[in-house]
Amino acid sequence: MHLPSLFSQRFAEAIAQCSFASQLESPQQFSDMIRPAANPKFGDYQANFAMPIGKLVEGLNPRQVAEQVLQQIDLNDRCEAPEIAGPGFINLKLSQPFLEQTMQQMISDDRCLVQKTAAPKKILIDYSSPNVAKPMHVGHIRTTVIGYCLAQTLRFLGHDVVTDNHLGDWGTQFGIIIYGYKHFGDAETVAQDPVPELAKLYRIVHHLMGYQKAKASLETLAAEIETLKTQHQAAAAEAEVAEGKEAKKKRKSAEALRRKVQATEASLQSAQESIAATEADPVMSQRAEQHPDIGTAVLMETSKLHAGDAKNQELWEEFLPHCKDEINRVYARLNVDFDHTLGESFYHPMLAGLVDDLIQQGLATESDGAICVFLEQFDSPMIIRKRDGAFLYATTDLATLKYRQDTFQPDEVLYVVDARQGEHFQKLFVVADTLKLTDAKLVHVSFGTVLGEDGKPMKTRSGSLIGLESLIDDAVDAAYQVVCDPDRVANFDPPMESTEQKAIAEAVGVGAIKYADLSHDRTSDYKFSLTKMVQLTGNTAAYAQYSYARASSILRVVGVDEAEVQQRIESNGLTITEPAERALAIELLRFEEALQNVYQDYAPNQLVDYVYSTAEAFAKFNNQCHVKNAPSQEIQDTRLGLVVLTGRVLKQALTLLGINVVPRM
RNA sequence: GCCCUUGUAGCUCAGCUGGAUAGAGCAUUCGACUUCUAAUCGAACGGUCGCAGGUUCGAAUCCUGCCAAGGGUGCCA
Repeated sequence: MHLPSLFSQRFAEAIAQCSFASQLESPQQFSDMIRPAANPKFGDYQANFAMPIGKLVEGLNPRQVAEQVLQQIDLNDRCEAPEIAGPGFINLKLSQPFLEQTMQQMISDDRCLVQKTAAPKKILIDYSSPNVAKPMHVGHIRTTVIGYCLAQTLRFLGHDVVTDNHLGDWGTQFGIIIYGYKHFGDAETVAQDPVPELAKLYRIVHHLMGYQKAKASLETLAAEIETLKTQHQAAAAEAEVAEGKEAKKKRKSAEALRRKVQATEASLQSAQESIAATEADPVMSQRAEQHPDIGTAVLMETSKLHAGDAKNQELWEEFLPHCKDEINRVYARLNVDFDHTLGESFYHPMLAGLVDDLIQQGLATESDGAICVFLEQFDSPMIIRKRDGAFLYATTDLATLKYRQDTFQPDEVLYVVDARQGEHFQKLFVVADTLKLTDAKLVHVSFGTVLGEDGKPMKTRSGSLIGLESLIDDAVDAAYQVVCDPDRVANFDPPMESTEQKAIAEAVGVGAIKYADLSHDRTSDYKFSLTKMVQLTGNTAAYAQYSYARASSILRVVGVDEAEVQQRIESNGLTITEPAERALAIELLRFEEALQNVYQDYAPNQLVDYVYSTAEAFAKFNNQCHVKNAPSQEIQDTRLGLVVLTGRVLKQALTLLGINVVPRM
């Protein structure tokens, strides 16, 4: 049930009856201006259209507009008499009978009164898309968690959702593993325990590449620092003598140069540290000596694979399933899945043909040896084939879009990808449009960076990205410490076994990471704080999960089950008496509103906000309305009904967020 | 240089696309437990919404210009 649109329809009809109706170009724009009340004292919803109409229509002030509309409308079946307030707000308060009847309907509906859309769309969602064969890291959280939540939510709203994990299964990382296998690997060990062994080989080669790169960069970095320092001194001197606005500008560019010097010095230092670390390790140091050209050698292995080299192809086919096992383990832990997993390798055979087509159509041209698509709107072209003949991710993305159009005919394609790739997607969408690759609405559902507590992108002390699995382990450990505090656990009857405790810690720990991520507006960066997110007070996963557990617990204590409560409400209805009951009931009716808001902006934080305010309304209800010792059977049944519905709504909402609930905690 | 994003309470963040007195959580202070789980509830404290203009009945939200932080910017993804 979407209450605002319920009112919008009536207001649209009423506005059409008014004397000024013919002067409104798009009346729906006005009738849609229904919002939840800014303040409970104004009622439950407010209509804000009278002010803009009053401005538009000659000879009528907003209050007169509101009066005219109210004369044409009948809302008696839904709310109390509407009131005009302030400059022309129309305040609406849901009526008690309407609330009671609707709650009665709600308990018989397993979708919590969330209607399936009458116009389902085919929506393809591309999310997660990690590079396999590399450990997943903190950077994969957002796309995975946001993408899964959107998929679940849109599907629940009745849309035809197809999810696809566009794996990076064809890139340099396989060159790395193949090189590692050929030089440091052992067939038997790999066969026995492939996943950790391949990860180890990846780390060794990656490390050596880093070392060689660092060594090669020493001289250029030192030279660069000198140049920058000279430039900085010159700029500073110029700033010294310049005047007025010019001086400010010069100072600014001098400051920029100074920072650049600092940054370059920092990279030099980290290069030196990485070299020192390698050379301190006798095994690594020896390997480094024996593989001086490892960087180009790895690229060779990669291009041999792409060119169809039999041995490398065979190794790729052998390794890929193990790499998939590895990421699937993480997905299982995160409770995330996909309909399709069509990686880059799947599209590889289509790339050459695609590029040739574009050249023939005159859309792509050669420039500096590379094949480019030049676009009016952008300074730099989209490069689809490198000088050396290799293809790029832009090429794959075009091929992927074409395939998706041919295979799924989507109405919308959502790319849940990092904001830094914004320009790439802008270009991709323009090219797709000029090529008429698809008529789907293409959306880059972009998101910000996960920062450490220092406000900088999250890294370990050695500068590498933090592994996703260890992050989950830490969260679960932290959750265990708080949730399974012996003093608390001792109070449960029947006693809580260690398996149950571990299950709770897992749900709360994983939930904490997801909830913290989804609670932020996706476009902004956020600071990742494990201590805060596992905390059990305030706006956290645990608070929401705890609310659900409380709801279950009340039913247990009163000694009824859901079916029993549902049956009582179906035959006797409800009788709402307390303000806290009313507030909770209205909150429960807003579920669909929250879900529509998620879809409108692809914004999961709208659902998190809803979960929190529902849990909050439930906590107040718990505080003020005792169920077991309710003053009468009628009131107890009503409260039991609210408890059942709260449990269902919270469970459903958390499920859509990808968060599990537990019956007690 | 050009382009994009961000700037809201001591800290972490919302703010439903222009509406009423800008809201939460954390932190601090005070109050409520013979409890259907106090992992809770109530109250207080806390703001030049980066700055300056503009648009109008009305701006944190829209437009312009500054300031600050971050990111992107032809052969990585």
